[in-house]
Amino acid sequence: MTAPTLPPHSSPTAPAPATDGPADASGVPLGETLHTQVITWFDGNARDLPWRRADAGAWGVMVSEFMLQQTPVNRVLPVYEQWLARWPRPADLAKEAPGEAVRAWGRLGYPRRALRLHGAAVAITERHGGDVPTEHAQLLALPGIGEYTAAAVASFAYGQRHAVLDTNVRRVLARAVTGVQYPPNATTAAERRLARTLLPEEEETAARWAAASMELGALVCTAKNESCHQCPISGHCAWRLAGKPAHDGPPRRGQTYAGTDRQVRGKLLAVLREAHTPVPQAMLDRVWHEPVQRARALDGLVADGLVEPLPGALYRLPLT
DNA sequence: GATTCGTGGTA
DNA sequence: TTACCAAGAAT
Repeated sequence: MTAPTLPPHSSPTAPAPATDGPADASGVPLGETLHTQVITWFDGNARDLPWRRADAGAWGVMVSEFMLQQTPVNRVLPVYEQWLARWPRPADLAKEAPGEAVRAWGRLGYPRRALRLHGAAVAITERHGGDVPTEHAQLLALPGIGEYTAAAVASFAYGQRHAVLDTNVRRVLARAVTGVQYPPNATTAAERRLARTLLPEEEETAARWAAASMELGALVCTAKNESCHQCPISGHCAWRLAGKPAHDGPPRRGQTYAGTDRQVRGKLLAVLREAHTPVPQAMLDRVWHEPVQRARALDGLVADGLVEPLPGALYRLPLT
């Protein structure tokens, strides 16, 4: 049997709608084939993650999405459980000091997310009666929620039809449809167009497709050491059919860490997370030898609202 | 659009 | 060991 091919990425025009696109050998529209195969695979291979359970609720989905921004699932799991147990509703978190959110964030990294999640909980309590809003635009207006997270919450929590373009889905589409190993560094208009084009018409199917294509990227179509032998769409993956050509163009920016302000900020905040009384500057001075960078990092934390300076050269996590 | 923002696991 | 990577957002 001949493997059906997806529309070439070099096509100057937008791909045809999913239900009206090219057909495979059996005459089934290709988009539907793709959806069916990936969703069927998902039915048998989806991980049992707590935020996917029926009782997670929109708040659980939202908390998980904040934590999963740039942080692996395995590291999120224990912290997620603690957060939901301690703050089962947005209003529970909203009445806490923001510093408590930062402390409970632990070592997930990018602690501004904790501050933004707290801010989002406050906004939800004040503006939405304590319920995570259902509209994409309302979600987008909350602190810490961007294009991806708004679509993810609306899709996963409320079953709506949105193009959910995270790094996993972008990689799956780059390979399966466009025929390249990696997507561009930043999300492009062409990627959004493609994702919208491939979105199933039916709302429930679209939401299922979003979760399934993301899971495929996370478990099978991984950045390195992809497992094409267990991929449900390997038979019509443009990248694989092209012989899996290596990524050309500029290497994707490595993120050096040692010696950066980020590392210093991390060390400073680690001290403050552990302390339950205001910390003297002298104690913070011990985390980094270079005074100029140390001061810059501390100032940055204060400017970001992650640290509250007190009279007498004392510092703590923010109470307000 | 390019940068900045943590942390830890893996090859 | 260095380099890359992990469900992005804000500026």
